[in-house]
Amino acid sequence: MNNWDEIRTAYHVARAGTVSGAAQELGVHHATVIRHIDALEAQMGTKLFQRHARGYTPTEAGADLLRVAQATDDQFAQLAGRIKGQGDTVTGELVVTSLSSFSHVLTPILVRFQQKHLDLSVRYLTGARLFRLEYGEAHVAIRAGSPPDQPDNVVQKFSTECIALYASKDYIATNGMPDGEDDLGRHRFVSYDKPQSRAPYHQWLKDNIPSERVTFRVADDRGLQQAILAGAGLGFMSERIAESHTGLVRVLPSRAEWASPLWLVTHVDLHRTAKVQTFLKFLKVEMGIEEPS
Amino acid sequence: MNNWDEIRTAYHVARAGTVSGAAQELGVHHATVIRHIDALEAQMGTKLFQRHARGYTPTEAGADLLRVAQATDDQFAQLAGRIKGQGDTVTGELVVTSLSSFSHVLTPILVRFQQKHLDLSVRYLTGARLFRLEYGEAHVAIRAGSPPDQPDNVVQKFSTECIALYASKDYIATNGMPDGEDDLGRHRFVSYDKPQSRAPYHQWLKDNIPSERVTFRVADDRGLQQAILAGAGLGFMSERIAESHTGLVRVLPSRAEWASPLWLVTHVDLHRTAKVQTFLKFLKVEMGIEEPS
DNA sequence: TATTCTATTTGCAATATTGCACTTATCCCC
DNA sequence: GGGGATAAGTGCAATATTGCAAATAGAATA
Repeated sequence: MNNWDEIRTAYHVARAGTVSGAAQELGVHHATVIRHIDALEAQMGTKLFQRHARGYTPTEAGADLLRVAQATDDQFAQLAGRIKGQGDTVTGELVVTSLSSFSHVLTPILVRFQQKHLDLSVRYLTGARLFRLEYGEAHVAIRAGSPPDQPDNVVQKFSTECIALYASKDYIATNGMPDGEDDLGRHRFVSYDKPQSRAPYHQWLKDNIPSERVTFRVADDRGLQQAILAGAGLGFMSERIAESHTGLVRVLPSRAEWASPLWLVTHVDLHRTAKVQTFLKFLKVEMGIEEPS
Repeated sequence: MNNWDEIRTAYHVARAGTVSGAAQELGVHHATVIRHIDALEAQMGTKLFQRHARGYTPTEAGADLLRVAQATDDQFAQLAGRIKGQGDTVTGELVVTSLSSFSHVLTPILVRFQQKHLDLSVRYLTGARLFRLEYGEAHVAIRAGSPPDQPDNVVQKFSTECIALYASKDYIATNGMPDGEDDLGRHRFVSYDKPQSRAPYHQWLKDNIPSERVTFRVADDRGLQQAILAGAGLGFMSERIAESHTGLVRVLPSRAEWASPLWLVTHVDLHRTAKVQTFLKFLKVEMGIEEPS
């Protein structure tokens, strides 16, 4: 049974009782209605209506169709209501993805957002692989580094993470506080294992610190933090993250050349929805970028 | 939400995941599919799919549509199955109408037919007004008199009721048996009140019996029977009906000129269905017109 | 019984839909 | 990193659908 529009036409005929009435309801010509019915009956091999001068009377098959199509019409009307309203409300699921290193900042914000919009359920994806907005895997992504230039992505500058050089209090107690940048050469460093890291501070490290001084290498951001906290050496860390840990000492203050810009990325198809817009606004206010409206 | 075909298209896209796949399923060009989706999304004001090079991924709205349309597809498939099968089975309702005077013959036949087809329920309409096949009021009608010439009716000769002149035994005991047709003038007669009756025997009565001899007039067929049985006078009755009553005496045997032809009438839209055909066959066999196949 | 009215039906022109060919973009595999 | 493959968009022509108007037919009303 293909051609649902013909079923819809037949439904209106069964309801109105006349071809003309159905045509008026549907906003099409009478002739169109007749042709739809004829086509449908030919396809079914059964008469759906008995024709007479006063209109069309449904046969049993027609009455059956009427019931089914009635239900379908209701379903579609409800669907349309849901879908049309959906773009204007903050309900359903909000999927956000970011680097896992950013979770300690984002998680409390997401929790507050969820508490403000109780009909919403939040999914926060932080994983090894990049969750792709193009595949509908997330509504909003927070990306670091160079601005993403995916064609269907709406990219906004979010904030710039201030990166500084830290060490644990234990490490400083043992090895002493470096006396300026020139004194760094005698210290141990913690860095990423993967050489292709594009983080600007990582680049700076490669350029300014001999590789033999990097005595502890980690796979990811989380490992880096733990290594620094455990006193493995000096390492770069976001000031925002470092503030939330007590056992850390800032060895060198943040520099612009180390800073990693953060980008707020949404898919163009979802960017205009109230859910995404509301969340973006909330996020910016929480981060102190925008004023609450 | 008009245009159900576009919903169907969107449904196939959501299922297939790609426009091309959906186009193949639907047997149309992928350009058509894209246009349907675009039109639907424009109408909804919301994106139903996120477009990317590997295909279309449903948004929440699209997923919602998928669920509803899936159910709709199932419903329509079932409907099609029912309707297509409906023409080939003897199920549902069989509506038969006839003159009430014929009910004593038809009722037992209908009962046997129902017992033979247990999925069938029978409605037997006998009323003052004519039930019209054109309005779908009945599947089969048994009509008397001149052949009906409604354009959409399929008319078959059914049988000819043999009409004879009867009186009750009581009446004969009181008034004596008429000695041939010439002796009828001294007897009382029972007939219809309405002068426009077209029954041939009624016409014969008007032509051959003085109206003052018609001393009992009735409104309908049933009244006629009861009046004859009660001894009101001589009256015409179907031999088939008279045989089922004991207290009757045949005064004159049936004549061709009195006979009233019976017609089996069906609406052209229903005539070919198995239900109607099966019943017609059964009816003819029961009446001894046709041999059982 | 005649008449008017409403509703279906059908041929033909206008229109919207569809299909085709080509372009563009992304992914997979080498 | 490069080439082949797959899938989505887009202008233009073919086609099917639709609308229009006139014809037809049955029903209600007087």
